[in-house]
Amino acid sequence: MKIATWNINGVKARIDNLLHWLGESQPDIACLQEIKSVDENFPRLEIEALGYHVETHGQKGFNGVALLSKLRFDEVNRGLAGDDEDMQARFIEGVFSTDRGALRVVSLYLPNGNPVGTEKFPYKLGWMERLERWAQARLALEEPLVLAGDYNVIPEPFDARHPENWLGDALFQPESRQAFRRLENLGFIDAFRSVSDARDAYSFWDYQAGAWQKNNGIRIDFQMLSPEAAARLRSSDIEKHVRAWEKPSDHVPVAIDLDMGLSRAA
DNA sequence: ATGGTTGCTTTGCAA
Repeated sequence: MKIATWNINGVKARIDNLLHWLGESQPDIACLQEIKSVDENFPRLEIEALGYHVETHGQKGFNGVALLSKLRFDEVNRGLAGDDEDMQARFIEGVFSTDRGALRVVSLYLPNGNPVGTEKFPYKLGWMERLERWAQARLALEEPLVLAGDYNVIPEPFDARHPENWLGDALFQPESRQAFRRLENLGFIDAFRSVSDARDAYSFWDYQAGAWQKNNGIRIDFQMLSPEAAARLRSSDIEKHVRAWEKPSDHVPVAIDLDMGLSRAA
C-alpha cells in the first residue's frame, strides 16, 4: 500500500499538478497539506473521478489538510486535541480497514514558527507538545499508525544543504529539533531516514534565489511510523522530479510502501 | 549582500 504526503501550497493553484501526480504516482492514500481552501471549495469531484474518497479540514486562505484514499474511510477526525482555542486547520486523521486490520493515517501541517521571538514560535512548540501527547495515547492501540506531513523541522544538519543558513530559523531551533526527537523517542521512526542515509535527499526547495537549481533544499516532510507500521515498511521514496514541473509546489511528494496485505474493496 | 518568489486574505501576510 502506497501512502504519500505532499504539501501542495494551494489546491486551486496546484489542481492540474495534483491530478497529474495522482495518475502518475497512484498513491492508495495521499496526505495533503496547505490546501489553502475552505472545504466547500475543495475540488473533490475531479479527485473522486480518479477513484478517491476525499476528506478535508480546510480554512480560508491558508493552512488546511486533506486525505485522499482509494479505501473507504471507517472514521475521520479533524483537529489536534489539546487546545479548544486553536482554530488553525492543521490535522486530520483517517481510519481504514485492511487485511492486516485497522490502519490509521494522519495528514498534519506543523506550524512554521517563524519569526522566532514572536508568538508564532511558542505556538509551534505548544503544537508539538500536543502532537506528542496525542501520539503517545494512540500508541496504546498497538496499531499501524502513519503520521504524515510537513513537520517544518530540520531534524539533523545533514537534512539541509546549508545548515548554517538555518541557525536562526524556527525549523532548526534546538527546541524544535528536541521536540521532534521526543516523538522519535516515543517509538515513531522517520520512514525515509530508516531506509536511506542519503545526505542530499530534500523535500523542499524555496522558490527564491534559485534554491531548486542549486539544490539548496531541506528535508522537512516525513512519514513517522508507529512500531506496528514500521514493521510493515517496504520502501520510501522522495518524488523529486515533481519539483521540476511547470508551476510546482515548493515541496515534493514523499511516499512509503507498507505491506498491509490486500486492501479490502474500496 | 538581508537580495529573491509564490499564493492568498492582496497593495500586506505567510511561507
